[in-house]
Formats: sequence, structure tokens, C-alpha cells
Amino acid sequence: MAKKLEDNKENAYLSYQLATIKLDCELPYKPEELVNRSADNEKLVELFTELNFKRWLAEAQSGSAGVDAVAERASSGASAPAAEKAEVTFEAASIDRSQYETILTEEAFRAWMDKLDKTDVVAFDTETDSLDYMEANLVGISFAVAEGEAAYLPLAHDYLDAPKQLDRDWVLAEMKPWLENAGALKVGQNLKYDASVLARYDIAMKGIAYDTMLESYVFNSVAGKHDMDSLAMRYLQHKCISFEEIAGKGKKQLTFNQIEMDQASPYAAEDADVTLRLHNVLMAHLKADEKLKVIFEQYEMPLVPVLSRMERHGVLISAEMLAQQSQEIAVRLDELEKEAFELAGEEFNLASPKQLQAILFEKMGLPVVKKTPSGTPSTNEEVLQELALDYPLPKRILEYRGLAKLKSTYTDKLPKMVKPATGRVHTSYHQAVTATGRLSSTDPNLQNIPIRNDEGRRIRQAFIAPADKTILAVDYSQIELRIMAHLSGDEALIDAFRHGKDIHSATAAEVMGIDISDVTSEMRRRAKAINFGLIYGMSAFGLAKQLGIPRGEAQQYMERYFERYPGVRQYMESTRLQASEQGYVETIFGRRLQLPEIKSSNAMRRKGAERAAINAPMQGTAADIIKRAMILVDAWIQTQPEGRVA
DNA sequence: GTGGCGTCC
DNA sequence: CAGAGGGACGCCACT
Repeated sequence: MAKKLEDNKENAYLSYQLATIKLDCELPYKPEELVNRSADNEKLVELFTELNFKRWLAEAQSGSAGVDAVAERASSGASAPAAEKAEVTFEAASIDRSQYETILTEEAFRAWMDKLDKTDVVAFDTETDSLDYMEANLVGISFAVAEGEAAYLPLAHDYLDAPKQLDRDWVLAEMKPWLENAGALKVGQNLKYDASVLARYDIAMKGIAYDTMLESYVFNSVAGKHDMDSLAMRYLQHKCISFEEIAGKGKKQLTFNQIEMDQASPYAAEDADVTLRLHNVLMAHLKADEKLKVIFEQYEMPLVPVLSRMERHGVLISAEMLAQQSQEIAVRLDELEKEAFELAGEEFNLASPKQLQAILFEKMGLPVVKKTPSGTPSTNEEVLQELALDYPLPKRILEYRGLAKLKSTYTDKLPKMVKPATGRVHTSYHQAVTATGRLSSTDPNLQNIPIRNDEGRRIRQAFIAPADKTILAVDYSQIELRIMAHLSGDEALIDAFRHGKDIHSATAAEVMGIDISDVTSEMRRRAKAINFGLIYGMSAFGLAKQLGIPRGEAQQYMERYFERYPGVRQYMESTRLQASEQGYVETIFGRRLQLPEIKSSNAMRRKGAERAAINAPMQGTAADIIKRAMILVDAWIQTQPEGRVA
């Protein structure tokens, strides 16, 4: 079904291919129709065209150095003066919790609603009885309208002798207009969670203007964690009341509804107060920096409601298909275990690297191919693959491991994660975890569902569409290599993309000095390893290991590559230099990755930072582009009639 | 909680 | 000389 879209003549290397969809939305028409670009889906197709890409680039240029100028600076190596920026310091906040209020009467509530109406940006936080956004019940709400001026509005504390509180449904009905008012700006810490909780009460939160977690992430993604307690320590030198202090820990930990008011109120009000103070500090820094401001305002904040909708919508899986697969895998694991015990001459735990080491290397005397960082003989896949050439047991272990992994991580686990309320699986997307700007996913991680071999791919088949709907998958083709072409300005690489060539074959032809029609599959495989290796800053040693060829040969490949694509080498060198001078690198759109170890006296750490420096602009720019696409696709979906999409 | 391993992009 | 591939998350064994 893959169909390449028409190239724009000028910048065709930035075009994309419509390949497969994985939008997590079900469309009421078939993928073929989308590819055919019927009037109905014209808009969705457009969202992915280079026209948009060019518009984004234009936006990235406005108010800051143009893309061409950036590329120019990178290739000339004459970058901006080295980081003159004095080390940014943050003043300690003095926080007095005694001024916080607890709202228990209608009169107090009205007074605070007035305050909210008169405040430009209100700090807002919900307290609930669960961290699971699909199950969390609202226990209370806190606000701050100025530093130190905060209140807690308890709604559902139900411990013995809890004070009488305002009725939750009444309060939510009263607050709904403010919560859904896009003009009433809110700041919060991880507002996606609050928005998801409120959605359970049929409130579509609007005015999600600032999120301190994301402010911190955009300001410096690698400074540390981005939870509120960490931020308060880092940017306010303030130690917040911790949840454990008031709720205890372990099995006996209380939920928020069970916590007494004199404990709950200062804790909750402090959260809102600290959020507002963090916002004042962090947003001042972002506003003073046009590039970071754009990333924050145009990419991260608009993504919040999108992710919330994706999470709450969930994905449908066939528990039956997965149960069937588990069953089949169990049978095969049993066979493999019996065979392994036979070969080893004793029973052992095939899943234990330690026991396996003892069997393979001590009892059976197989050669030690490689050691783990802690000095024990490695039994990883690479090692077992090599040993499997000469011995029968490692082959069994390999198959066992692969299947055991599929079973425990996917076929057994996924069905257990289906929420009865929706009959679907609801992941959590994390927006402030990775160094480079990518998203991550947990509980379950939907970003590592197998695809590379047939057994694994069966698991994807269990992700299904409801009756009469179709899952569409869209994927950018070779996005990181296209970005490398753009960033490096390398004529040959750009040319290859412009002409719609198979990029790995084109690389093979260039490096081997032959016609592209004479490239064999082995040559293409090697070129592919070179291309990906470059993105990751791999050395000749690494390439040799990857391909199982002598180091000298790998060295030759890389030299030939850089001869053919000199712009790429220049780009890599100037990126290293830029990283070293500035202490950070940037994506095309201005996202920044700080590299504190780029000047490390430890060569290994320094080299690691250099590889990260080379990779981050490519990986990060791809993340920027994909986030932008998610925002645009969601905006389109929102315009569709109820139930037509998703 | 950590180390080893394996899945994804 | 040693180490030499970017970014994630989850499972298991073991301490």
C-alpha cells in the first residue's frame, strides 16, 4: 500500500513516504482510500507533506537564525562565541505555609472563584486517590493566585470524623465554566494528569497554558528529574512536604482521601504555591530565549491535550489471540527446556544468566567469547549466536529466551492490562523523560511491541480495530537520515533523496563505487549499518563488530563514505566543535540538549557526550517533527464528526 | 535495588 | 592502553 507522494522539485529530500500507519486512531475508510487521496482524506495527507515541513522550517526561522544560516554556521565551524552565559543561579524561595487556606464553606469557595477570575495565570492541582489516571477519583483541588497565596479545596476526604466538605459534584458544576474556559490560563505540574482526571467527570479542561514539568524539561532536559519535589529543590532550594511524609509508605500507605485535613491542606496548597513559584522562575528563562520559547509554546504545550486524549482513548487488543499465542509458546518452551536439560546433563533455570554461565563455561567448558562489564562471562545474544555455530545448547537457549520474552512481556501481560471500564489498554506517555525530546511510554510500553521477526509480529496482529473501523499506520520514511542530509547540506545525500533512491542502496553504490543496479543485498545490508552507525556516532571498531568484518575493512568503508559524502564529515566535525564550545547542541527547531560531559577529563565520558552531540540534533529534530504531526493530526480529528475517527 | 538481557525507534 | 552505538522500558534473577 506504500505510495510515494509527489516530490516538490526544490526540496524533495525533505519529502516523506506514506508507508504504514500507526496513529492509534481508527478511520472509517480503508488505507487504500487514503493513499488514493480522496477528497475526504486530502486534509490528513496534507498534514504529512513537505509543504508543512517547509512551513515549520519557516516558523523556526522567524525571530531567530534561519535554517540556512544555522547550516552555514555549522559547516563553517565558525560558531557563535563560546558559552559566555554565566552559570545560571537560582535564589532560594522563602515559603510560609501558615498563610494557606482550606476551603470548606460556600462563602469561601465563592471568594476564591472571584480570585481565580481576576488572576491571569492560576496555579492548579488536583489531589486524587490513585496515580492511575483511568481510575483516579478526585479528592480535592488546590489553587494559587500569587506566590504564597494558595488554598486547598477538599472534596472527598472520608476518614473517620473528617470535616464536612463541599459537595464534589456541586463544586465541579460550579467550576466547569472556568475549567473549560480556554481564556482562563492555568499552570500546573504535569497537567495531562489533571486533565485526564477531570475528563472522568465530563470536564474538558482548557486553558492548559503552562506546565512546570515541561518548562523544566525544555529549559534543561538533563538537569535531573522533572517531578515537582526535584524542581523545588533545584530551582527554589525548597524542600516540599513529601507525599510519604503525610501518607506513609509501602503497603500501609494511605490514599489522599484518608489523610487528615491538617496534613492534607498544607501539602496540597503548597503544591499549587510551589508550582506558581516554579513557573515564575522557569518561564522567565524561557521567555528570554526565543528558541526555547517556541519549543515550549508551539510543541510541548499543545501536545498535552493530544497525549491525554490518546491515553484515555486506549487501544483495543484481542485477548483471545494473545491467550492462544501464550499457549503455543508455553508448549514450545517446555520442549526447549527438556532438550536443554538433556544437553546440559542436569536441570537448571534457562532464564538465569548466572546458572547458564555455570553450565556453559564451567561444566561444559565452552570458550568465553566476551565478558560482561562486571567481569563474568557474557551469555548475551551475540555470544550465543557465535557459540551456536559449534554447539547445540546455545541455539536452544536463544530460542527459549526469545519466546520467554514474548510470553512474559507481551502475550501474558497485555491482556492483564485491559481496563474493564473501556475494554482497552491505556498506556502512559511521558513527555519529560528522554534527553533528546522523544516521548516514552510505560504501563504498557507501546513503543517496543515486536515487529522485526514473524513470531514477534504476531503480537502486533493482536492490536485490532473495532468492527467497521480500520487502523491506519503512518510513518516517516528514513526521517533521521533525511534530517542528516538537511543538516549537513551534503549534495550527494540530498541528491539521493531528491531522486527518491533507496538510500541504503545508493550509499552502497557510492561506497563500493558501482552502479546502484549492481548492489547486492549483502552490500545494501552493510551500507545500512554504515548509515545507522553514522547517526549514532559509531566508530570503525563498532562497524566492524556489527558487520563481522575486519576492522581495517570497516575503516575503509567509513573513509570511502566520507569521501563520497564530505558534507556529512564536515557536519559531524562541526557538531563536535559546537558542542564543545557551547556545551549544548540544538535541533533545527531550537530544542536544546545540554552536554555537561563534553569537557570531561574522562575520555570515555567525553567520547560518549560527543556521540550524543552528533545523534541528538537528528533524533531530536525527528521528535520535533513527529510531535508537530501529532498536534496537527489531532486538530484534524477534532474537526471530524463524532465517532467518525477514533 | 542492580545487573543482564532483549524489545523498539 | 581501554574502549570503542544514540535514545528508551520491562522482565528476570539475584542480593
